Amino acid sequence: MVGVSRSQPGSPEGAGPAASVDEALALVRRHGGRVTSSRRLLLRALFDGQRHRSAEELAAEVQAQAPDVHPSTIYRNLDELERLGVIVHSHLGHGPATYHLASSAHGHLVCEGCGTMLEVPSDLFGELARRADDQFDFVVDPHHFAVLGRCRTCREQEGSGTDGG
Amino acid sequence: MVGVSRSQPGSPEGAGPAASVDEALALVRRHGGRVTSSRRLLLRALFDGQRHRSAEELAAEVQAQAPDVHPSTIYRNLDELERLGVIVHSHLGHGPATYHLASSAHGHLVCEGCGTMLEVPSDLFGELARRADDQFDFVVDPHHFAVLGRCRTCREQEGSGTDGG
DNA sequence: GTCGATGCAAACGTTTTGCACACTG
DNA sequence: CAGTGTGCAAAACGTTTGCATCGAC
Repeated sequence: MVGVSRSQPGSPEGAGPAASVDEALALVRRHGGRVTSSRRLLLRALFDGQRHRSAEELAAEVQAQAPDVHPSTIYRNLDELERLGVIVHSHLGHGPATYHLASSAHGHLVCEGCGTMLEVPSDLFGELARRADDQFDFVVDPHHFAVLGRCRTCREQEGSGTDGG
Repeated sequence: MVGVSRSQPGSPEGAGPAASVDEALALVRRHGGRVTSSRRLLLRALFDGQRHRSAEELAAEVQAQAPDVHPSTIYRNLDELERLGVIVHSHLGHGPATYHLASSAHGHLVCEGCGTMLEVPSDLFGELARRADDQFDFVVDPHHFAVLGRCRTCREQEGSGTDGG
């Protein structure tokens, strides 16, 4: 058991990012899924303000419109949406996974001090990706994890004297 | 609440990596801690086979010698050892955190397909680190997270026909 | 003797699962 | 009607915490 895979980068499903709620819903239908209100509501939440949100936050947004929707339904739908390539999730340090549209894929820099998260262009990982591929036959997926470190503010607050080596 | 910090890279504690169990123990004592058998056993496990191990695995190793040692003790000791700079932990995708000696710090490439983990020189992150610092005032800690992606074997098994686009 | 560490059990937060019922198509 | 999705409750998983006791120095 590895438990590390959930979605395939490269979308062998043939699905891919959807540009709207309806497009995503059509994709779901295409794959034998059904259009339910939970699903539509979740997609609306996802398309509506493309910030990262945890399953819990998304659940709250959905529940604002339909209080009966259970968190487990959110997780199940999130999972399927990811399988279809509509969304991706990333791990931002210690907290819960966050989800966002696949079309707005980007890298993440998370400060270990204050938790601030910076969205950065995948571009930033270009050199790393090249070298990982080159030296290790490993194709980096820059959207699925956060790069941890220290923002300037936190560094200044702490390291007044500790010059790294 | 951010919940992302646990250890400070750069060790403002003045502590740092220890070269042996005894050295680490001395460090613990220096900081007002006491030398207990759980602690010694845990350190032995850590120094003995420097692979990454989860708290649970380390607990199992310690318990092989002292069955009474409780997992919570492992977590507490792991935490303190990390605070002292003796060990570091990293998040390898979805699984539990893994711990290893600070002296053997390196980066991690984890395959989303098969879970294989590659230990890579921190060197690999040089360019990323430089650019993150340069463009975002962000100092990368290359040891605290895993870079997720796809190893060659998994790519070949899947992508036979799916040419990205 | 003092203060820190430990065992235990229980709680925590996030996510998954089994099941019967409701709904979509 | 067939089959998928849902709510619910409970469990799984990794980790943390309160507390009384035990142990190191």
